[in-house]
Amino acid sequence: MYTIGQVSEMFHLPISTLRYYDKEGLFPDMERQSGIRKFSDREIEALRVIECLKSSGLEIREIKQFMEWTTQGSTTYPQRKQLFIARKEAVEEEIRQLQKTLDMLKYKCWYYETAIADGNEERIAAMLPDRLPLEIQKLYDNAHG
Amino acid sequence: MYTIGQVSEMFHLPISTLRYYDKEGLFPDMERQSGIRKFSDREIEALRVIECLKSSGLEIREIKQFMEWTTQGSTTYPQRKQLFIARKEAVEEEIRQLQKTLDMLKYKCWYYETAIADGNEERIAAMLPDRLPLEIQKLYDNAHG
DNA sequence: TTAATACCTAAACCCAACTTTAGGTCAAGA
DNA sequence: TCTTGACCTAAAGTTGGGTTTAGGTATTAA
Repeated sequence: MYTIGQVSEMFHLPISTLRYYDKEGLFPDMERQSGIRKFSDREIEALRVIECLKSSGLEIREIKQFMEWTTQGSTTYPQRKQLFIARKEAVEEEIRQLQKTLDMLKYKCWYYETAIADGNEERIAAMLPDRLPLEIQKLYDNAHG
Repeated sequence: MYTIGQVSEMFHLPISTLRYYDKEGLFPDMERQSGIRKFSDREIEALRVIECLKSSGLEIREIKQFMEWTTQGSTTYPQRKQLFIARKEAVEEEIRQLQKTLDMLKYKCWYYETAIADGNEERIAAMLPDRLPLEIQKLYDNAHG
Protein backbone atom coordinates (compact mmCIF):
# COMPACT_ATOMS: atom_id res chain seq x y z
CA MET A 1 0.00 0.00 0.00
CA TYR A 2 1.32 3.42 -0.98
CA THR A 3 0.39 7.00 -0.14
CA ILE A 4 -0.25 9.53 -2.88
CA GLY A 5 3.15 11.09 -2.22
CA GLN A 6 4.95 7.78 -2.72
CA VAL A 7 3.07 7.07 -5.96
CA SER A 8 3.84 10.60 -7.14
CA GLU A 9 7.56 9.88 -6.74
CA MET A 10 7.36 6.39 -8.26
CA PHE A 11 5.71 7.64 -11.45
CA HIS A 12 7.14 11.17 -11.54
CA LEU A 13 3.62 12.55 -11.64
CA PRO A 14 2.44 15.59 -9.65
CA ILE A 15 0.14 14.78 -6.72
CA SER A 16 -2.44 17.09 -8.28
CA THR A 17 -2.50 14.88 -11.37
CA LEU A 18 -3.13 11.74 -9.31
CA ARG A 19 -5.99 13.47 -7.48
CA TYR A 20 -7.35 14.64 -10.84
CA TYR A 21 -7.26 11.07 -12.22
CA ASP A 22 -9.06 9.84 -9.13
CA LYS A 23 -11.71 12.55 -9.45
CA GLU A 24 -12.20 11.56 -13.09
CA GLY A 25 -12.89 7.98 -12.00
CA LEU A 26 -9.68 6.26 -13.13
CA PHE A 27 -9.30 4.42 -9.80
CA PRO A 28 -12.76 2.98 -9.14
CA ASP A 29 -13.12 1.57 -5.63
CA MET A 30 -9.72 2.81 -4.43
CA GLU A 31 -9.52 2.32 -0.65
CA ARG A 32 -9.25 5.13 1.86
CA GLN A 33 -8.25 5.20 5.52
CA SER A 34 -9.97 8.10 7.30
CA GLY A 35 -10.12 10.07 4.08
CA ILE A 36 -6.59 9.30 2.91
CA ARG A 37 -6.10 7.47 -0.40
CA LYS A 38 -4.43 4.04 -0.25
CA PHE A 39 -2.86 3.00 -3.56
CA SER A 40 -2.62 -0.82 -3.76
CA ASP A 41 -0.98 -2.99 -6.44
CA ARG A 42 -4.25 -2.77 -8.33
CA GLU A 43 -3.95 1.03 -8.58
CA ILE A 44 -0.26 0.77 -9.47
CA GLU A 45 -1.07 -1.52 -12.40
CA ALA A 46 -4.01 0.77 -13.29
CA LEU A 47 -1.58 3.67 -13.46
CA ARG A 48 0.68 1.74 -15.83
CA VAL A 49 -2.33 1.07 -18.02
CA ILE A 50 -3.39 4.72 -17.81
CA GLU A 51 0.03 5.85 -19.04
CA CYS A 52 -0.05 3.29 -21.80
CA LEU A 53 -3.55 4.18 -22.99
CA LYS A 54 -2.79 7.89 -22.73
CA SER A 55 0.30 7.61 -24.91
CA SER A 56 -1.76 5.55 -27.34
CA GLY A 57 -3.91 8.68 -27.76
CA LEU A 58 -6.93 7.74 -25.62
CA GLU A 59 -8.81 10.42 -23.72
CA ILE A 60 -9.40 10.37 -19.97
CA ARG A 61 -13.12 9.64 -20.27
CA GLU A 62 -12.42 6.61 -22.46
CA ILE A 63 -9.84 5.35 -19.98
CA LYS A 64 -12.51 5.75 -17.31
CA GLN A 65 -14.81 3.55 -19.37
CA PHE A 66 -12.10 0.87 -19.47
CA MET A 67 -11.60 1.09 -15.71
CA GLU A 68 -15.33 0.59 -15.23
CA TRP A 69 -15.15 -2.54 -17.38
CA THR A 70 -12.43 -3.95 -15.13
CA THR A 71 -14.83 -3.73 -12.17
CA GLN A 72 -17.49 -5.68 -14.04
CA GLY A 73 -15.77 -9.07 -14.19
CA SER A 74 -15.32 -11.54 -17.00
CA THR A 75 -18.33 -10.41 -19.05
CA THR A 76 -16.35 -7.39 -20.28
CA TYR A 77 -13.23 -9.31 -21.39
CA PRO A 78 -14.25 -9.00 -25.07
CA GLN A 79 -14.69 -5.21 -24.91
CA ARG A 80 -11.37 -4.84 -23.13
CA LYS A 81 -9.60 -7.00 -25.68
CA GLN A 82 -11.15 -5.02 -28.56
CA LEU A 83 -9.98 -1.77 -26.97
CA PHE A 84 -6.38 -2.96 -26.80
CA ILE A 85 -6.49 -4.24 -30.38
CA ALA A 86 -7.81 -0.87 -31.56
CA ARG A 87 -5.17 1.07 -29.62
CA LYS A 88 -2.45 -1.23 -30.94
CA GLU A 89 -3.53 -0.43 -34.50
CA ALA A 90 -3.74 3.29 -33.74
CA VAL A 91 -0.20 3.30 -32.35
CA GLU A 92 1.11 1.33 -35.32
CA GLU A 93 -0.43 3.96 -37.61
CA GLU A 94 1.01 6.75 -35.48
CA ILE A 95 4.49 5.23 -35.79
CA ARG A 96 4.11 5.03 -39.58
CA GLN A 97 3.14 8.72 -39.59
CA LEU A 98 6.16 9.61 -37.47
CA GLN A 99 8.44 7.70 -39.85
CA LYS A 100 7.20 9.99 -42.63
CA THR A 101 7.78 13.04 -40.44
CA LEU A 102 11.26 11.70 -39.78
CA ASP A 103 12.01 11.49 -43.50
CA MET A 104 11.01 15.15 -43.93
CA LEU A 105 13.22 16.13 -40.99
CA LYS A 106 16.17 14.16 -42.41
CA TYR A 107 15.65 15.83 -45.78
CA LYS A 108 15.67 19.26 -44.14
CA CYS A 109 18.83 18.40 -42.19
CA TRP A 110 20.55 17.56 -45.48
CA TYR A 111 19.05 20.70 -47.06
CA TYR A 112 20.56 23.09 -44.51
CA GLU A 113 23.82 21.22 -44.28
CA THR A 114 24.16 21.68 -48.04
CA ALA A 115 22.99 25.30 -47.93
CA ILE A 116 25.57 26.08 -45.24
CA ALA A 117 28.32 24.42 -47.31
CA ASP A 118 27.27 26.35 -50.44
CA GLY A 119 26.43 29.63 -48.70
CA ASN A 120 23.07 29.74 -50.50
CA GLU A 121 20.15 27.55 -51.64
CA GLU A 122 20.66 27.94 -55.38
CA ARG A 123 22.33 24.63 -56.16
CA ILE A 124 19.61 22.79 -54.21
CA ALA A 125 16.85 24.73 -55.99
CA ALA A 126 18.33 23.62 -59.31
CA MET A 127 18.11 19.95 -58.21
CA LEU A 128 14.44 20.17 -57.24
CA PRO A 129 12.11 18.41 -57.56
CA ASP A 130 13.65 15.23 -59.02
CA ARG A 131 17.41 15.60 -59.43
CA LEU A 132 18.42 15.22 -55.78
CA PRO A 133 21.06 12.68 -54.68
CA LEU A 134 19.46 9.22 -54.64
CA GLU A 135 19.09 8.74 -50.87
CA ILE A 136 17.88 12.31 -50.38
CA GLN A 137 15.44 11.98 -53.27
CA LYS A 138 13.82 9.04 -51.47
CA LEU A 139 13.34 11.10 -48.31
CA TYR A 140 12.00 14.05 -50.32
CA ASP A 141 9.55 11.95 -52.32
CA ASN A 142 8.30 10.16 -49.23
CA ALA A 143 7.73 13.49 -47.44
CA HIS A 144 6.22 15.33 -50.41
CA GLY A 145 4.13 12.48 -51.83
CA MET B 1 -1.15 30.81 -56.87
CA TYR B 2 -3.97 29.33 -54.80
CA THR B 3 -6.91 30.74 -52.87
CA ILE B 4 -7.48 29.78 -49.25
CA GLY B 5 -10.32 27.48 -50.33
CA GLN B 6 -8.08 25.58 -52.74
CA VAL B 7 -5.35 25.16 -50.12
CA SER B 8 -7.98 24.02 -47.62
CA GLU B 9 -8.95 21.21 -50.01
CA MET B 10 -5.36 20.30 -50.92
CA PHE B 11 -4.34 19.84 -47.28
CA HIS B 12 -7.70 18.79 -45.83
CA LEU B 13 -7.48 21.66 -43.36
CA PRO B 14 -10.39 23.93 -42.38
CA ILE B 15 -10.19 27.45 -43.80
CA SER B 16 -10.41 28.74 -40.22
CA THR B 17 -7.19 26.86 -39.41
CA LEU B 18 -5.33 28.43 -42.34
CA ARG B 19 -6.49 31.90 -41.25
CA TYR B 20 -5.43 31.08 -37.69
CA TYR B 21 -1.95 30.02 -38.87
CA ASP B 22 -1.68 33.24 -40.85
CA LYS B 23 -2.74 35.32 -37.86
CA GLU B 24 -0.12 33.53 -35.75
CA GLY B 25 2.56 34.59 -38.26
CA LEU B 26 3.26 31.25 -39.96
CA PHE B 27 3.12 32.81 -43.45
CA PRO B 28 5.27 35.93 -43.16
CA ASP B 29 4.97 38.22 -46.17
CA MET B 30 2.18 36.23 -47.82
CA GLU B 31 0.80 38.25 -50.75
CA ARG B 32 -2.70 39.61 -50.97
CA GLN B 33 -4.78 40.96 -53.84
CA SER B 34 -7.29 43.51 -52.60
CA GLY B 35 -7.34 41.89 -49.19
CA ILE B 36 -7.54 38.29 -50.44
CA ARG B 37 -4.75 35.87 -49.51
CA LYS B 38 -2.66 34.44 -52.34
CA PHE B 39 -0.90 31.18 -51.42
CA SER B 40 2.19 30.69 -53.62
CA ASP B 41 4.54 27.69 -53.82
CA ARG B 42 6.43 29.25 -50.93
CA GLU B 43 3.34 29.05 -48.68
CA ILE B 44 2.58 25.51 -49.91
CA GLU B 45 6.06 24.35 -48.89
CA ALA B 46 5.69 26.32 -45.64
CA LEU B 47 2.51 24.37 -44.93
CA ARG B 48 4.29 21.06 -45.49
CA VAL B 49 6.95 22.20 -43.03
CA ILE B 50 4.28 23.34 -40.56
CA GLU B 51 2.64 19.90 -40.63
CA CYS B 52 6.01 18.23 -40.22
CA LEU B 53 7.11 20.41 -37.31
CA LYS B 54 3.70 20.11 -35.69
CA SER B 55 3.77 16.32 -35.77
CA SER B 56 7.30 16.49 -34.40
CA GLY B 57 5.74 18.12 -31.31
CA LEU B 58 6.68 21.77 -31.93
CA GLU B 59 4.35 24.53 -30.76
CA ILE B 60 2.91 27.18 -33.06
CA ARG B 61 5.02 29.99 -31.61
CA GLU B 62 8.21 28.02 -32.21
CA ILE B 63 7.15 27.32 -35.79
CA LYS B 64 6.59 31.07 -36.15
CA GLN B 65 10.18 31.62 -34.98
CA PHE B 66 11.39 29.26 -37.70
CA MET B 67 9.34 31.07 -40.35
CA GLU B 68 10.90 34.34 -39.28
CA TRP B 69 14.34 32.80 -39.71
CA THR B 70 13.46 31.85 -43.30
CA THR B 71 12.82 35.53 -44.07
CA GLN B 72 16.25 36.50 -42.75
CA GLY B 73 18.41 34.86 -45.39
CA SER B 74 21.52 32.75 -45.15
CA THR B 75 22.64 34.04 -41.75
CA THR B 76 19.99 31.85 -40.06
CA TYR B 77 20.92 28.59 -41.84
CA PRO B 78 22.71 27.29 -38.71
CA GLN B 79 19.71 27.93 -36.41
CA ARG B 80 17.39 26.27 -38.90
CA LYS B 81 19.65 23.25 -39.23
CA GLN B 82 19.91 22.92 -35.44
CA LEU B 83 16.12 23.04 -35.17
CA PHE B 84 15.68 20.17 -37.61
CA ILE B 85 18.38 18.12 -35.88
CA ALA B 86 16.67 18.65 -32.53
CA ARG B 87 13.24 17.73 -33.91
CA LYS B 88 14.69 14.63 -35.58
CA GLU B 89 16.05 13.48 -32.23
CA ALA B 90 12.78 14.27 -30.47
CA VAL B 91 10.82 12.21 -33.01
CA GLU B 92 13.27 9.31 -32.74
CA GLU B 93 12.74 9.37 -28.98
CA GLU B 94 8.96 9.56 -29.43
CA ILE B 95 9.06 6.49 -31.68
CA ARG B 96 11.07 4.59 -29.06
CA GLN B 97 8.45 5.53 -26.47
CA LEU B 98 5.64 4.36 -28.75
CA GLN B 99 7.41 1.04 -29.28
CA LYS B 100 7.29 0.55 -25.53
CA THR B 101 3.61 1.50 -25.48
CA LEU B 102 3.09 -1.01 -28.27
CA ASP B 103 4.68 -3.79 -26.21
CA MET B 104 2.28 -3.07 -23.35
CA LEU B 105 -0.66 -3.10 -25.77
CA LYS B 106 0.48 -6.41 -27.29
CA TYR B 107 0.86 -7.88 -23.80
CA LYS B 108 -2.67 -6.77 -22.91
CA CYS B 109 -4.02 -8.26 -26.16
CA TRP B 110 -2.49 -11.60 -25.21
CA TYR B 111 -3.76 -11.18 -21.64
CA TYR B 112 -7.42 -10.79 -22.64
CA GLU B 113 -7.21 -13.40 -25.37
CA THR B 114 -6.00 -15.84 -22.73
CA ALA B 115 -8.55 -14.65 -20.16
CA ILE B 116 -11.36 -15.16 -22.68
CA ALA B 117 -10.10 -18.67 -23.50
CA ASP B 118 -9.86 -19.56 -19.78
CA GLY B 119 -13.00 -17.72 -18.66
CA ASN B 120 -11.01 -16.04 -15.88
CA GLU B 121 -7.64 -14.45 -15.07
CA GLU B 122 -6.44 -17.03 -12.55
CA ARG B 123 -4.04 -18.99 -14.73
CA ILE B 124 -2.41 -15.71 -15.87
CA ALA B 125 -2.16 -14.44 -12.29
CA ALA B 126 -0.30 -17.65 -11.38
CA MET B 127 2.26 -16.97 -14.17
CA LEU B 128 3.01 -13.40 -13.00
CA PRO B 129 5.43 -11.78 -12.77
CA ASP B 130 8.10 -14.04 -14.35
CA ARG B 131 6.58 -17.29 -15.55
CA LEU B 132 4.86 -16.01 -18.69
CA PRO B 133 5.46 -17.62 -22.10
CA LEU B 134 8.83 -16.44 -23.43
CA GLU B 135 7.64 -13.95 -26.07
CA ILE B 136 4.98 -12.54 -23.77
CA GLN B 137 7.46 -12.25 -20.92
CA LYS B 138 9.63 -10.01 -23.12
CA LEU B 139 6.69 -7.70 -23.82
CA TYR B 140 5.71 -7.65 -20.15
CA ASP B 141 9.25 -6.94 -18.92
CA ASN B 142 9.74 -4.17 -21.48
CA ALA B 143 6.46 -2.53 -20.48
CA HIS B 144 6.90 -3.00 -16.71
CA GLY B 145 10.62 -2.23 -16.53
C1' DT C 1 -32.01 42.66 -59.19
C1' DT C 2 -31.40 39.60 -56.25
C1' DA C 3 -29.31 35.64 -54.55
C1' DA C 4 -25.60 32.51 -53.98
C1' DT C 5 -20.48 32.02 -53.27
C1' DA C 6 -16.15 32.90 -51.72
C1' DC C 7 -13.60 35.73 -49.47
C1' DC C 8 -12.52 39.11 -45.18
C1' DT C 9 -12.04 40.70 -39.75
C1' DA C 10 -12.26 40.92 -34.71
C1' DA C 11 -13.65 38.87 -30.90
C1' DA C 12 -15.87 35.44 -28.33
C1' DC C 13 -16.12 30.76 -27.46
C1' DC C 14 -14.65 25.79 -26.72
C1' DC C 15 -12.18 21.75 -24.96
C1' DA C 16 -9.04 18.60 -22.64
C1' DA C 17 -5.97 18.07 -19.25
C1' DC C 18 -4.15 19.79 -15.83
C1' DT C 19 -2.69 23.27 -12.02
C1' DT C 20 -3.43 26.59 -8.57
C1' DT C 21 -5.78 28.57 -4.79
C1' DA C 22 -7.95 28.89 -0.46
C1' DG C 23 -9.11 26.81 3.35
C1' DG C 24 -9.09 22.65 6.41
C1' DT C 25 -7.63 17.95 9.16
C1' DC C 26 -4.39 15.28 11.60
C1' DA C 27 -0.08 13.20 13.62
C1' DA C 28 4.68 13.65 15.07
C1' DG C 29 8.68 16.11 16.92
C1' DA C 30 11.09 20.18 19.46
C1' DT D 1 2.21 23.92 22.87
C1' DC D 2 2.94 24.86 18.59
C1' DT D 3 4.60 24.23 14.26
C1' DT D 4 5.84 21.40 10.41
C1' DG D 5 4.62 18.23 6.89
C1' DA D 6 1.59 15.25 4.50
C1' DC D 7 -2.73 14.65 3.47
C1' DC D 8 -7.78 16.46 2.09
C1' DT D 9 -11.72 19.31 -0.85
C1' DA D 10 -14.15 22.39 -4.05
C1' DA D 11 -13.70 25.65 -7.25
C1' DA D 12 -11.36 28.77 -10.12
C1' DG D 13 -7.62 29.50 -13.37
C1' DT D 14 -4.40 28.24 -17.27
C1' DT D 15 -2.79 26.75 -21.80
C1' DG D 16 -2.71 25.49 -26.59
C1' DG D 17 -4.86 25.02 -30.62
C1' DG D 18 -8.13 25.82 -32.73
C1' DT D 19 -13.62 27.03 -34.05
C1' DT D 20 -17.61 29.86 -34.14
C1' DT D 21 -20.07 34.06 -34.52
C1' DA D 22 -21.48 38.36 -36.26
C1' DG D 23 -21.07 41.44 -39.55
C1' DG D 24 -19.08 42.96 -43.98
C1' DT D 25 -17.21 43.02 -49.23
C1' DA D 26 -16.94 41.58 -54.01
C1' DT D 27 -18.07 38.70 -57.99
C1' DT D 28 -20.83 35.90 -60.70
C1' DA D 29 -25.32 33.57 -62.54
C1' DA D 30 -30.20 33.47 -63.38
